[in-house]
This record gives sequence, structure tokens and C-alpha cells, in this order.
Amino acid sequence: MNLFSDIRALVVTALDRLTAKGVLPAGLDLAAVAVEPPRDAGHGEMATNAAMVLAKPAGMAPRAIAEALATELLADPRIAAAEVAGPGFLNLSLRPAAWQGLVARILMLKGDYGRSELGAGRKVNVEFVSANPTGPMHVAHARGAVVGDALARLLAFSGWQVTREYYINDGGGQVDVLARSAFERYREAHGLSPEIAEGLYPGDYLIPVGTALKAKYGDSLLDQPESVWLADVRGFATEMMMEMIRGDLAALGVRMDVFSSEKALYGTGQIEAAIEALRGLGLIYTGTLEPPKGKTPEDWEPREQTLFRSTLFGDDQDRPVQKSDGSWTYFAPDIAYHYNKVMRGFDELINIFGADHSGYVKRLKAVVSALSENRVTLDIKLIQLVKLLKGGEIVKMSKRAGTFVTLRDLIDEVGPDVVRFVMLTRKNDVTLDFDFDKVTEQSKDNPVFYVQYANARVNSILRKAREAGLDVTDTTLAAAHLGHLAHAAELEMIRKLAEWPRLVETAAKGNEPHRVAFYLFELASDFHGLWNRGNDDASLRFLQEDAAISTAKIALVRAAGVVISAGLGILGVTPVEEMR
RNA sequence: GCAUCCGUAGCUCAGCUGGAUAGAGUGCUGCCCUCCGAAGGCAGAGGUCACAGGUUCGAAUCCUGUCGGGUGCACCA
Repeated sequence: MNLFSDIRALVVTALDRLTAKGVLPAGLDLAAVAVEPPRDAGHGEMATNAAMVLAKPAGMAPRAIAEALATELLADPRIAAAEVAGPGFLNLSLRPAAWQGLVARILMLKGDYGRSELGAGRKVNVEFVSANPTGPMHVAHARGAVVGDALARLLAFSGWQVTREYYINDGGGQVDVLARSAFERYREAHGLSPEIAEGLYPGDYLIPVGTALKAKYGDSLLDQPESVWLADVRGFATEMMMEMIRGDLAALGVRMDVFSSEKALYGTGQIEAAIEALRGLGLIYTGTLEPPKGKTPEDWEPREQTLFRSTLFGDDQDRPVQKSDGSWTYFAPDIAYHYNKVMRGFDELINIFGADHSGYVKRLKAVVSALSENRVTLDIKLIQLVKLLKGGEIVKMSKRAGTFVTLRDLIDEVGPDVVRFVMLTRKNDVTLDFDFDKVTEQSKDNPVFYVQYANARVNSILRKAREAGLDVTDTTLAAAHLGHLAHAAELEMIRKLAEWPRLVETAAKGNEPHRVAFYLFELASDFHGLWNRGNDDASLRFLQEDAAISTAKIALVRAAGVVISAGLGILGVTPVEEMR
């Protein structure tokens, strides 16, 4: 259901006919042949590079191929014109009916317009958020959460079988710190003054954990040494933190399929098995690393460790999997975790990480490629920082000063839809400015508003049409005399709608959900533009005297609404019916 | 020092799996409110796509190097 791929198929069959006729040599590889909208509208409606791509392998002049191809294509009723231009582009114009028919197809497909089988049912695991279970989510997590969730929706829409996964880092030292911090709050709950030493988590969010600990254990832990209570308090506090995080995710509209625990990997032999698998590939050895270049830490000393040969995969140095005392480094359970994902049969892995994990990319890719024998691909998306702006000032965030902005704060202030949309208005590897003033503004400067407004306007028009006594059910609209949509501005709107499946495909191939947000803004812009042209040219107004003409125009409006809703659905943003 | 990302209009950014005269918003200039919603619309000016080489019929896009900026760099997670 993609007009561009339809026409590409037409081009391919035409090329086949040319081959059969002996105009082109046999055995040409047509993979590089593309049909795309030209950048410049003056160059027709679709352009194909076929002649240029095939010129060299065919041993022919590009323009000669293009001319032969043009003749073949003109035989198809959809093709109105085929002109050779420039170095050998073939610019195609379709008959209006080919475009107009798309409106009916959109109305029949509704939210499935743009859906594809690009992923061919391949199993993909999207791991995202994975925030440490030591406190509430903050803005930095929010961006990763939104990007991951939107990407998951995009891939599911494009034919992948998606699993959304959260890796709980509950196996390291930071959960011990959490436990000690919570224990102080437990003492506080008993009327003792808490001693929040340097390095403990000072946040108030642990006070309820202290209260809950008191409710569960009474005063039985008060005078006990850490060795007695640490494991219990840690487990208890971690679970409460995860409850909080699940709540944060739900408030943002993010759903996870699987929560994997780092801690659960210990003592099960999984880590050992993963390391052994690598050892079997000759990638594990015992050795001593060079001191780090640049600034050497004061306490640096050579240590013999178990190392992973990540340099074979382009990493700067080999990476330790065991500390000098024989215990595992953080990297070891990570290896096991990714091994686990490979063993679960995923074809593709995607990790959404904060940009501070950039140093981790190569070693993880190395692990996945080694352990899956190159069967599984790992794509790591690094999410850059979010800069919060308020009144033109940067909102300084410091965890230690307790001034970091939580995800909840953000949602309470602007709502989940605005948070989600704005987080997708930049590609992932660029820092993003989140300007509180702009995102609540009702103007074209605020893309969230502008797109929502377009959707609301669609609804408003449909409502008006109903009030005027028109039947605006989709079946009636799809059967409208779409030949009435003959104005250049209307055809241009249809062309924009025709791009949607292509756009989704590109976004899904590159794991780039932000493209959807940009497209929606453009579509909204075109739609508002068409609306406004009705001011100058009454024939462009959607409601006309003639019911048949009105119905055709309303069909176009509704088609735009369908695509906007579908796009917002991928972003996880609720389309609003009405602006207030 | 090494790795990695970024460098495109005055500003904020798209475009980067190579295609034609490089786009959007904002700002600036000039027009436009009797209208299905002017919380706008139309038009115009504004660019050595950081720089230098290379590959190619063709480079903002790919490769190499240089210069700026962000981030990360031993037994923390």
C-alpha cells in the first residue's frame, strides 16, 4: 500500500520488458533502482534513477536507457508524463486519478496505512531506560524512555516482533548504598536522627521506605550490624524503588514486556557459562593492562586480571571481566545478560543508552557478535543530554544538591504527551533543549501544539460537515468522487500523505523514531496551509454548496487525520479531539 | 593522549543507506483579518553545508586528515 513502491514495481517490470526485447543486456542487478519524490517539485512528482544506476553495468548512455524506459512506462495508464532530465533522471508525473485513489485507500486502511512487513517478523529486543533502582526517574531517563518506547512502537508497526526490556542493575555496589541509605530512614522512622553520610542517597523519596521497613520489621533490625540486615533491606528497598519506577513509566505511558535482573544472573552459572563461551572462542585471557593514557589515576598499579579481547573488535583496550580479587566486574553480568538475549533467539538487539555509556559500545557489540557468531546484530543508540530551560535560564541539575528534576515533576507540569513529543524532536545523538516556556506556548513555534491543532481541526471540520447534514462515515467518504480533488494544492496534500509509508520505512530501517515527529510537523504545516488557502480561494474550502464536492474534500481532510493519528500513535502521543 | 558524537541561514535544527537550483521553525522586511477557528496566511532577503584533500558521471551525505565543541576513558555501576 505504498504508491512509491507500486511505481517502482512498474519501473522494474518495464526494465524487464526492455531486457526481453534485447534493449538492455540480461542479468542486470536492479537493487539500486529507486523511485523517490524529487526534492524540487519542478522535477515532476516521482523520479527514478534507474538509467544512471544501470548505465555502467549495461554499458549504455544513461539518457538512452531513460528514453527507452520512458516509452515503456507511458504505456501504463497511471503515468501521465515521463521526461528525461539532467544526467539521466526520469521524472514521472502520475495522472491525478492515481493520486486521488490514494485517499480512498487511506480511508479503507485507516490506522493500518503505512503498516508494513519490513521486519518480516524478525524478533527484536529493545532494551531501554534500565535506570538504576536507587531512586525515581529523572529527565535524563525520560528521553531514553520515550525514544525506546517510540522505537518499539515503530518497529512493531513495521513488521518486527518486539520485546521491550528493562535491565535492573540490582547486583552492584549501588544497591548496597541504597540499602544503607534506606536503613538510615528506617532509624529515622523510629525517631532517631538519620546519618546520611557522604556517598549515601539523601533524597526524601527514601523516607517512605524507612517507614515501610519499620512496619515490616518493627525495631528488630535497629541494633543489628549491617551484615544481618543488608541483604533484606537491599531487596526490600530495591523492590520499592522498582515500584516507583514502574509508576513513573506508567505515567509516561511506557510499557515494558520484561524486567531482567542483574542480580538474578549471579549464582546460577550463567555468568560462568557466558565467559566460558567466550573462552572457547579464544577471547578470554589473563593479563595486565597498560596504565590509562592521559591522566593516570594516583593509585594506579599493574594488576593481573581476566580480560576480554575486545581490541580484536576495534576497542581501545581489552576489558576486565574479573577484578584482581577474582570477583566479577560489572561487565561480566552484562556479557551474561547479552548472551542470555542471544540465547532467547532474538535476531536483533537494540540498546538505548545514555551518552555517558559511549565507551561501552564497542565491547558490547564485540560480545554480541562473538557469542552469536555474527547472527545477531546489536545497535546501540546513545541518547544525548536534555537541557532544561525556564524563563531563558538553564535549570541547573545536581543530584547532590537535590535539585535534579524528576520525570514526575516534568509530567506534572506539562503532561505526558508534551514530554513525549518534545523528546522526539531531535535525533538521539544531539543534545535537546526542553524549554518549558516554548512547550506550553500555543504557536507554530511549538510543534506539539501545531500537530495537535491540526488533528483537532480535522475533527472540527468533520463535526461541521455532520452539522451540515453530510454523511462523513469512512465508507461514504472512500466512495466519494475523488476526481473533485483536482486543485494543485489538494494534489500536493495527497502527495504528502503518499510519503507516509516511505517515511515509516526509513525511520524503522534506521531506528530513528524522530523522523516521524518531523514528518508530522510537515504534514500539519501542509494541512494548515491548505486550510488557510481557503481564505483566498473559496474553491479550496472544505465545505461547498455541492455535497459531492464537499464529500471529496472531507475525504481528504479525514485522510490527513488518519495519518496524523497513526503518526501520533507511533510517538505514543494521544491525539486531542479539541483544543481548549 | 585514545575513543565517540556533533559542527548546515542571525538563532534553534531537519536532510546524511551519494543525485538535479540545500530545507523548516524562529528572527528580519513587505503585504493580508466581511473568511469552515488570524492562538494566523502569503511573499522576500538571508548559506564557502567548519576546513583541506580523496573516491564518483555526481558529495552536505562516503573515505582520510586538520580545526572547534560535547561526552567517556583502569579492579565504579
